[in-house]
Amino acid sequence: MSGKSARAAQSQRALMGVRDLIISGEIRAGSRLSELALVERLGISRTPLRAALAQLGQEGLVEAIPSGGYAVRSFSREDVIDAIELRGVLEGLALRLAAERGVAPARMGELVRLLDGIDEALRGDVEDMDFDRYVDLNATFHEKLWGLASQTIRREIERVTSLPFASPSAFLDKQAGVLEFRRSLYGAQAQHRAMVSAIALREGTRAEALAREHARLARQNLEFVLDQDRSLIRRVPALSLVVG
Amino acid sequence: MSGKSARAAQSQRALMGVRDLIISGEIRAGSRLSELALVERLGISRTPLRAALAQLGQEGLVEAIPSGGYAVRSFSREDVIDAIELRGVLEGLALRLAAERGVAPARMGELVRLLDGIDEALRGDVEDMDFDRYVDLNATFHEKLWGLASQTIRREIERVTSLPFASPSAFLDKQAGVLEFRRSLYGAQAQHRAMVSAIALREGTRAEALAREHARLARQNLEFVLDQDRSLIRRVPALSLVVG
DNA sequence: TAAATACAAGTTGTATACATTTTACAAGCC
DNA sequence: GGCTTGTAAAATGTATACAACTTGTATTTA
Repeated sequence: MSGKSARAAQSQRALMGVRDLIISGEIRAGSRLSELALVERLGISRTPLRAALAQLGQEGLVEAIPSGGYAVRSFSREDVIDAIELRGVLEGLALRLAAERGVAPARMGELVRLLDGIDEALRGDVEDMDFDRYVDLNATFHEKLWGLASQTIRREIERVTSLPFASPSAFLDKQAGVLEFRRSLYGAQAQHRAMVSAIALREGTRAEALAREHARLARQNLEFVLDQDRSLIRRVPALSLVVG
Repeated sequence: MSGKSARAAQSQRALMGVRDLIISGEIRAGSRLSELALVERLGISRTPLRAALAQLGQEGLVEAIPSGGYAVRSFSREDVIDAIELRGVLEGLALRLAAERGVAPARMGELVRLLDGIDEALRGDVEDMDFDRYVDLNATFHEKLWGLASQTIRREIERVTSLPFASPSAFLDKQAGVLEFRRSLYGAQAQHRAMVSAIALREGTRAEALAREHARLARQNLEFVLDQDRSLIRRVPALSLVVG
């Protein structure tokens, strides 16, 4: 990609490959991961594969079996809700500390510009809106926003967000028509504006509360989907690991 | 130990060995970790060593160098404070969710019994008190307390706590005489009681606030030590990685 | 003299061979 | 008939050999 050398190319391939196999549902939750089978399937050797499995274990997508090896982790409803709450708390902390310590005007301007771009992408009819551009800009905005925090906190946010269902964008799919995403999107935009404003005014406590509320909305959406019948749930690949 | 088989013995040895070398200060912050040197020093092969380095990278104790390999991470004052704050919000979340969902009386009783044991260990004169027993019971209490949360949250708490300076116990050393630990210990005990009480009464918000305050105390202690001259700082091995 | 380049040594990433453990299956025993 | 035990196969953990890249140094050239 950017500055990343092609040094650890195989490890990256292994990581993405296994993650895709799990999220897409090709390997079911709870089933054991055979190293030899994965090696054959991904066309790499065992060493980088094992590195990838170890990292996925740290991320929480797979779990180590006491007797050896790994299995795809399955998530209960409680696990899923906790991951969302976790994200809210972490993002809240990131914003509170950023607000307390202050943020350079240049970075604030960057955030506002991104929000303007998102508004622009959302403009127009539902059918005509630039959905892909929205998703892209939204992701960039979040990166920059949590990027205001220190490395220590950013790392945790990224880790939690790597769980497939922890990110709200996992439920935004125009084609699949999952959720009434229009209202959800506008609501999220309003919250984004409020968060940036709170940081600019250096109101740390308010910024933190807003971030939590932001996650709360995501939690409600998630619980709504989980309460539906399986046909709706199946439209969200991120939920293939959730049992019950 | 308990049910853990000796299957991954070398990996465990590598993990503990490297961690000790870093925390003890034998390998300085910022310096590069040579795999061959570590292999020779620890008497293992490169494969389990690399697994250990990867995990330490996830924990945040070492960081990957873009051109390859790892270096011991150095922590700024901000990093250290953020880790404490992080611990506070994570533990707060754990307690809030536990209080909201309720905890079985048996587990609550277990916690109270541990607190009684800690009180007993603290009884008597400063010189006579059973310091080791206090440290042991205190660790068990914290394990049980955060154990009330789901696996997802517990994992994060354990990860953050693994940073050498993130745990308050890193600053409790009777021999070294770091901090006026007596007052600190009694204060922590009072907070522990209040947290357990809040959970029992199912007051989630209060439990969360108490956990945060608990971490706040740790942050104050930490900042106090950091503001002292190097001679005091050197008495706390956990701070060998902190620059400035 | 300073900069650039080529070369060499050292280091990491990858692949694979080996050893130990787990596990499944079948035969034997109570 | 059910349980235990022994053996074989399979899978994981470990060690090491190999290859590619990085980096420091020395030599050459402008």
